[in-house]
Amino acid sequence: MEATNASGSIVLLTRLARVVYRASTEELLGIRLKELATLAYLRDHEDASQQALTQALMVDANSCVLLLNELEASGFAERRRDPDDRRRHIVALTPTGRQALERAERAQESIEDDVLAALDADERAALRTLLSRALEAPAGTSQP
Amino acid sequence: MEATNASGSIVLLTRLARVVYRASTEELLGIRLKELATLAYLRDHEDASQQALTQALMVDANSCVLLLNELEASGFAERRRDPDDRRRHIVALTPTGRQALERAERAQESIEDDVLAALDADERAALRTLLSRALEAPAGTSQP
DNA sequence: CAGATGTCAGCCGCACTGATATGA
DNA sequence: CTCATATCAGTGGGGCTGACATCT
Repeated sequence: MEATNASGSIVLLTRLARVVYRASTEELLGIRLKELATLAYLRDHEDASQQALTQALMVDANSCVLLLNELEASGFAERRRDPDDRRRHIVALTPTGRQALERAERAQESIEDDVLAALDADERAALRTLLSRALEAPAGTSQP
Repeated sequence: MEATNASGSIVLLTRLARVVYRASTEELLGIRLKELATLAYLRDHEDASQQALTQALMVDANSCVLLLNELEASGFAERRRDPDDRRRHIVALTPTGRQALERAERAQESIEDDVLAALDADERAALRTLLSRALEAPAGTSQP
């Protein structure tokens, strides 16, 4: 039952992402994983435009529109015109959305315990830090 | 350009996986990312059945069949009946497939340098180790 | 006018489900 | 007959592209 994973980080990351995706059902989270990622981003960036969302979450503009339509219909997020630039929409988390987010994040912790069962607390913290730092670099902005 | 990523590892992992997926084009790798993951697994487990593949790569049986059809058509992999259990197919990497894998992995390293630009060599090694260890645990086999 | 932002329509790869065939 | 393995057909959600509207 060994593995000798001679693969690169990219392949490993992809595989683990699939494990995570399968474990993160809407039934457990209350919302979809994409919605969770979106709401979490909105909490951390209250004044996000839709373009900022598409870049941060790595979804295309179309998917972002559909996603926000659902979130708005569920009452979890709101679109407001930016008074400084009326082309933009400022997307904001609603109180209801914050509740849904908090509920989903509790379920998420449980899923994380399961998926990362092989890692202890320190290792999970290290993993989280590495992932977070890797994401801070625009990653693709190498050649401007 | 800060972030204050208060999200959990699952969300971060998902986001980074999307970055990786977007960067890993067939144009750069020569093959698709899924094919790369499959060929890499076959190199490490020569006697893999299709069921083992579906579990390891986290794809459903149907997708696995389609994927192997393509790989076989490209001459990168072969299906052979298991003489001990003729229901099974033993999937094996061909020499041509090994070449394609090596080429893809060189491209993959370049992509990795780009995506993980914010991490130094030690941190990348640490990330790789953590991902590999997390994957070794069946992750879902908690309740047998 | 050009450029940016968001929206919509269409295509296509892909994951999931259910049914079928073969063999243990 | 049962169970396992692999395959195929049908369905649905998601990503990507191109066209369009609005605003700077």
